[in-house]
Amino acid sequence: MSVQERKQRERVEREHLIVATARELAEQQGWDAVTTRRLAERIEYSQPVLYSHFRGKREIIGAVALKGAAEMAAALRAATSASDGPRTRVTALARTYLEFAARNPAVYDAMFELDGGLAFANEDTPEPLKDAFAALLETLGEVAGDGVHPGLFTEVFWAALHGLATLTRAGRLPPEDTEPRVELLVDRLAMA
Amino acid sequence: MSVQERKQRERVEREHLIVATARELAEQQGWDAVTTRRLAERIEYSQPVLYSHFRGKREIIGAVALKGAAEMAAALRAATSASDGPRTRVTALARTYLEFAARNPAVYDAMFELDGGLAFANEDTPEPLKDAFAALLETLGEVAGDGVHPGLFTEVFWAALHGLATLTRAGRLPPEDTEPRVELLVDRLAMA
DNA sequence: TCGATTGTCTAGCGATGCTAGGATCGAATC
DNA sequence: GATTCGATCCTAGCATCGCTAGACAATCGA
Repeated sequence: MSVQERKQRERVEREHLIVATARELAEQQGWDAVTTRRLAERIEYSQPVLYSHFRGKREIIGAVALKGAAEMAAALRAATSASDGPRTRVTALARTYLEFAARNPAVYDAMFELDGGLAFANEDTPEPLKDAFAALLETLGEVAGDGVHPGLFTEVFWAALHGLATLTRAGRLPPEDTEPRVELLVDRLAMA
Repeated sequence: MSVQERKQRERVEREHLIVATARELAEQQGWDAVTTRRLAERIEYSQPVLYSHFRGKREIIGAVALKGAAEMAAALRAATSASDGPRTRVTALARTYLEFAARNPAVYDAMFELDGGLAFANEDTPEPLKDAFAALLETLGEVAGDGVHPGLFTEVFWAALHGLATLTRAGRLPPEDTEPRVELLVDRLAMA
């Protein structure tokens, strides 16, 4: 059995290598540069090996997205748990979210801009994605205000953050004014 | 001169045909289906003709985006000018924006999701884009609130709308609750 | 009427995602 | 220890993509 276990382990390691390499390449040169050939070359295997792990490029993007979602959830929780008071937590959450998007643009793209073949907003949604939303909900639910459904409030706040993140990164919004935008958003939306 | 004028006119017409056909094809089957071959076939010319009008596919996307921006600006102004009172105008603006995005997904993608090679947030920004932002500013500037820069407020409100539009269309947000989301957004952000 | 210019098309290049089919290597059996 | 057999991996290739060179034809000016 031990031989098979070793093989199994190596397969898992190689899969992680593929995902990590795809992410690295995407962050360095953009997702357009992540071709199956280049990716195969970097992991020092041939192209078809990729297809023994993933159905195709989409699934690789999806795997990067899931990893990113887990990291983002952790980052958000770390930031909020280090803050006192609902209002402070929300500000920390917003800043952390935008910083994550700015520092990991390729991962953020995999999560929200590209098609990673993932399900959303239904029961088939993978756990890391639901958990990332849960991380938002934990902090934002506190400041939804009376009579406002916490989930709905979280959706709206999240959408605003997402809009700021994408428009800024795409050059649609000048990046200098990020901080006052966050302050305005928190001031107006959060009831605390 | 008249012959040259006719030719010039025909060229302009063909250029419009290219842009309209690209848009139509994109709305019908998505931008992935808009290949230079298919597009050429639909306009009943060969591929290279496209390149005598545009540098490449990017510029075609950009042309669709500019047309879309002009239409959106017109739709927003039509909606707001039919409303009385700042608050009502903002609600109408938000609904119209989201409806435009939902009804013209390919055009919205061309404007904000895809790379159309357009400049943003600087002096090289094409007129239709600046005008679309101006249309937002006209209505939103009224409800920025005391001491808040109207441009900054517009950016934040716009980002929120953009986030709602993209997340909803990508299946990240269930579409049923769009209306309460808009109400919440306007309630909290607009000072009127 | 003839040469030049303009316009269009055919054909092809390199690169993409993905796959079929053969080679190779290791594990299990006699 | 030799041999079979199955899993694993790679070479080679397909269809399609955006884009372009060069041939060809139509039109214009002289």
